[in-house]
Amino acid sequence: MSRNFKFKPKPLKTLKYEQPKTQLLFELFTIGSVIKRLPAHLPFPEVSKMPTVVHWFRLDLRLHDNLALRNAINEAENRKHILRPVYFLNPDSIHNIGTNRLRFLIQSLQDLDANLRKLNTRLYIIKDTAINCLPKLFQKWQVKFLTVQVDIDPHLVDQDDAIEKVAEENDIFIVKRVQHTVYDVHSVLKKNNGSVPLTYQKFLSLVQDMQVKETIDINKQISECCKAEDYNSKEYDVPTLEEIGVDESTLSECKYPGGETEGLKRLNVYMSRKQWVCKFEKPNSSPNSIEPSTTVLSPYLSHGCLSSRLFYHKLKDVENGMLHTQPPVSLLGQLMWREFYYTAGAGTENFDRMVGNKLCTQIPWGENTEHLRAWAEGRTGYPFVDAIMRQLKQEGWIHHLARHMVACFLTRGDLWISWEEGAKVFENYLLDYDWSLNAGNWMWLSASAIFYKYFRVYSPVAFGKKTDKDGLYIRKYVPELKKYPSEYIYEPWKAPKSIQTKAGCVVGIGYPKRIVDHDKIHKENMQKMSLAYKNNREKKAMKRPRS
DNA sequence: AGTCATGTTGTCGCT
DNA sequence: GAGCGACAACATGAC
Repeated sequence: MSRNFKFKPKPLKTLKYEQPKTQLLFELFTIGSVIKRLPAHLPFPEVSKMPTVVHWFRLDLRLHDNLALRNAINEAENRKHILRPVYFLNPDSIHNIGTNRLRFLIQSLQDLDANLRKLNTRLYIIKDTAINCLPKLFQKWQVKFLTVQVDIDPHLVDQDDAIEKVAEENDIFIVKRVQHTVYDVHSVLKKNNGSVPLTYQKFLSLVQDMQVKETIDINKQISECCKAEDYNSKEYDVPTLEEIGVDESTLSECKYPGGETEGLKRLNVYMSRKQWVCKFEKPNSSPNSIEPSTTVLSPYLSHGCLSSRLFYHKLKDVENGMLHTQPPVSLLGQLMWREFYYTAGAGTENFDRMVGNKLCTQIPWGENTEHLRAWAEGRTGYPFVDAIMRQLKQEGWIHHLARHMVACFLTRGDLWISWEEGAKVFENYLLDYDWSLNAGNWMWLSASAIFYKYFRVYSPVAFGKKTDKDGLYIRKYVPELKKYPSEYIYEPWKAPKSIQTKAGCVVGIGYPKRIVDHDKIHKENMQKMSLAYKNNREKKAMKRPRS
């Protein structure tokens, strides 16, 4: 697969395109847009009466701060063309999206459709993949203009390349907008001479003096003449969960409903707590509180229900004139971590794999299907690890430090299983799954890249006790242990048989025995890490002999 | 050029 | 009981 891993600025072509003299002209030529002039091609049968402008929604499920969408609206308005905002959802190709995330997605699409209808347009859901269907729609709808957000997930990038090719053959203008991150990651890479900043501090220094664009709003009613004749067709309605093959009765209570409306509401709730925002320090927040100790804005940011730039500006407003914490620990610092990983992901080939990934230390991970399953299903015999994995599976969100705990346990700490396996499980379960953050954080936790102090191993017994001495969190998510005395809640195997019986759960019967002995195995693993690092160093030295 | 301090988020044992 | 160094590190930038 060919991928844009080194910074290669796409040329901004000059066009001979009779633009109406509007704001659009200005918008089209601002930094971050990529516009293609494409050769003419033939018309086709069954075409719509009027030409169409399409906005292709992907990870930008919102109206606010969506410049690509506004470009589409303006173009349709100025030329009196049909406007069709579309989303491609193929029920057959959603296998790596877990049911919780699918629910979040469907809710987000419902909300998006509702918000679009307030503007006198709607969302067209196409129950197919973009690759299969967009070329046909180009002709069926007489598409002349296509707007889309720039995404960096290689799956989407590959899709883009293919679509752009087809568009080329159909004389369609494409406008791509950078609006998923605060900064244009390619500008950051360029500023760093084309290479990836490998430390957070380095990243911060690069973006320090970069301007962050103001956000925009879309709130004008769209003209009646931009409505398609199939405006009321049920064919394009947002499907129900049942229709895409999800049995809703298997899902737990919905703690984090999807959608722009929820995302904005959540943002405003937290931004109104000014003292809390200004005092926020991530490492001091608790991984095992019963209610989240952080904002849980991440699923809204990952789906684009919430604009990262809006979050940025709101945070700046709150911090303005107040004494506040600083990156990396501050709330703004959290947003910058996201930017950091996006930059690394965009600038690194094979970022989501170990082999062929320049940043990633090559480590000879083992295979153990049984252990991997036990970990994923929350039955390792370590109550804290199991509680976290069960919360993840049920609710689709766990605290960042809880992710540290279980990721360390799966990889360098205990099970010695590849971080790629863990990343796949997280991709399935997390509401806030994000391609670059997921791969980046897994490499961090497995001490494969960016973070190197592999001897800092999280103890499945000690770590949780710091913030939850009595194991209330464990009692909630591993209810079979809820009657255990606090003394044994983190290590039930140490409880005398009589106490186990009295608590109604004998280890090995009602709750699994430990699948590994942490005290022993983490020391063995550290030796393996040491060796892997040593081999890595030697390989590097071989590649770059002293001149 | 080489040295040195520094960096989101560990644990244990000793003072 | 808090604070500190040891324990199996590496990239960066200041000097």
